[in-house]
Amino acid sequence: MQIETESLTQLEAEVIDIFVRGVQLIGLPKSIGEIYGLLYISPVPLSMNQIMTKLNISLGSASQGLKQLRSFRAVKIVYQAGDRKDYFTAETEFRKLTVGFFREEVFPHFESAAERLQSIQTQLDEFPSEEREHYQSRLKKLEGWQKNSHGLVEKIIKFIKF
Amino acid sequence: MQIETESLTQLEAEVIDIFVRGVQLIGLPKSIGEIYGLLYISPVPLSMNQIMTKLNISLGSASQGLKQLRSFRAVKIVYQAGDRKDYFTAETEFRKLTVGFFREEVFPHFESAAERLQSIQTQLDEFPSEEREHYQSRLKKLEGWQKNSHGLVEKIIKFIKF
DNA sequence: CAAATATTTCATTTATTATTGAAATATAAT
DNA sequence: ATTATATTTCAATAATAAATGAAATATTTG
Repeated sequence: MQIETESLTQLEAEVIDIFVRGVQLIGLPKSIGEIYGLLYISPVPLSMNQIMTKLNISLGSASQGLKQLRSFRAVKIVYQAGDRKDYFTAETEFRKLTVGFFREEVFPHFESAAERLQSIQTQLDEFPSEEREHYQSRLKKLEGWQKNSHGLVEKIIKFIKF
Repeated sequence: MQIETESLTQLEAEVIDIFVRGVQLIGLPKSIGEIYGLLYISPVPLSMNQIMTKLNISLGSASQGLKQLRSFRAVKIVYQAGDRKDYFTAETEFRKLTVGFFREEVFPHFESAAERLQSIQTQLDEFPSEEREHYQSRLKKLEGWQKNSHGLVEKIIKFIKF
């Protein structure tokens, strides 16, 4: 039986708190921030079991949280020789993190919007000309927005990459 | 008694749906998207009562939603001569919207983070040198992130402004 | 200044989202 | 192949956030 630090040090707790606030700002669950924060500050890779124990979260949360974090490459698995457990470590490169997040969480939402707008435009014929002109101009503007934000996100990614 | 369109046209419903998805992406409640979407597509300013009726939402939602939307200048009040009700209209300039949003919803969160990091650093003395070095380097990196993202948001705002 | 109307606030309810934990699945050791 | 261990999945529960609506407040009109 191994002697382990089972609860968080003050330092760990405070760092984790920063990440929890951070992920909540971008709309991700607290547990994601906890797991990432713990791995971020940890000098060594941690197993899922250690993560559960230290953070006092359930198996399911740990597993799902790690899965999501891996999905945008915020954590990596490190294979530890002579141990069948997976060990996890945080990706600490800011640019890799943010790029992964944009690719997985933000971009997909842009895809459909353009088509949807197109399809709405077909309904315009039904309106008398004055109304139609108003609607047309608003929809055009909206199309512009959609293109702008898509372009902006691409620029951001380029900027982050360097 | 005035005859009013009480339910949404298909066009309105579809435009609103786009905005609902949009605001949900940035973590705002659905009702915010509904109200904004309705005002965005409406050719004329609408009263709170009209908004409630058309969207079938409560007084409280309408009032609070409009309040929040005004807080980042996404809607404006238009005074209608000879009518004591307030009438609302959407700010359709993309740049004004996004700048308002960043200023009200994003920036405030950056403020505290730096101080918090500072205060954490004071705890480092307690650790033996090897550990301390690791923690120190991670905290430094985190400080870098914080500055980077702050800078990035400022760049984004500049870009949007033109 | 009273009555009528409009708006805000906020405690309660409702809806949504995150977390749990037990069962199913996968993987590794004997 | 059997047992032991690790991980994933997912239905149920708990926690959180949003929406409601009645009461309080503010504003306008006669």
